[in-house]
Amino acid sequence: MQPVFNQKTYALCQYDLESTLDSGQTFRWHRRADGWVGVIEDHWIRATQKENRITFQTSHPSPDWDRIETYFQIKLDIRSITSRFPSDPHLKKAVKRFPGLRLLRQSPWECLASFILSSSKQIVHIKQIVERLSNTFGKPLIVPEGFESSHQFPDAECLSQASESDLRKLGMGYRAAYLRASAQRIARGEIDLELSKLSYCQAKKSLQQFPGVGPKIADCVLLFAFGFQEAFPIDVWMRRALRELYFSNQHASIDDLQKMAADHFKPFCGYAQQYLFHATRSRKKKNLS
DNA sequence: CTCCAGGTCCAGA
DNA sequence: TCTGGACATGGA
Repeated sequence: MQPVFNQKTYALCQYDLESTLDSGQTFRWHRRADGWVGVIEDHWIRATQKENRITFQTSHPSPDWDRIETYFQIKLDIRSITSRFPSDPHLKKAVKRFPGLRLLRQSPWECLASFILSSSKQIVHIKQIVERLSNTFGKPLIVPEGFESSHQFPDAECLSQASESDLRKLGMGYRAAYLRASAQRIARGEIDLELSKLSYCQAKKSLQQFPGVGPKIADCVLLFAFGFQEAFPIDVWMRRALRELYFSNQHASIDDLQKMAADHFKPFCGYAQQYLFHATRSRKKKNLS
């Protein structure tokens, strides 16, 4: 039986699908044919962009278009944010280069679990591990003919029952214990992910209760799943970039960087971080090739 | 072979 | 409070 196939097209100003899906905030999208294929909760999705028109296709029998619009932040006018960035040559350059870069609004558990797996790993590896994890433990999704099979990201209940050695077989190394323990904390109801009504500080404290979650991963989840604009994740790339661009390569602790960013980039630190991160990483990629 | 990757945790000063 | 090393794995 041929799966039902639904689609919607949006005309959007300044939306760069490629940069958005390939800027290290999500690990579930893959370049396929002339577009991108990925999963949002229980929806298999293909997204294609032609100039300012983006089309989403899904094999889900009754698609939740609201969820899809929220995930992609369709209704956000990005200029309302970039126009309020500080006057800053580095940030301006990044915005000019990637004017349609967006932040997504991902599912909290998938985002948390993925970033627990991200520590000290390259993005390409994280993608591989997340894919293996989904294929091994997630529910299979309906996929149109001609596309490879696809699975939902496994929920916390499911992963809490996986053994550490089964998780390690997927190549996640020492992160297996963190993932399993974090899944158990949720499955037992010890920590929950209803953070949207908390303040940034409260939400961050709550997230850092999960094993394997420190300030950086907490900020990633706060930004990529909840949209807290106070969040400014500082990884090795951002640390180098901030020291070089704003501290003339002088010694500065993570805390110094964090304080500078909070003050300098407010009120949209989160978005500023994403532009700087993507621009820095793209520059490096270009130099390598 | 060596180095490094969207870090966190723990021990020792 | 601050810093160094351990922790796994795979690609460059």
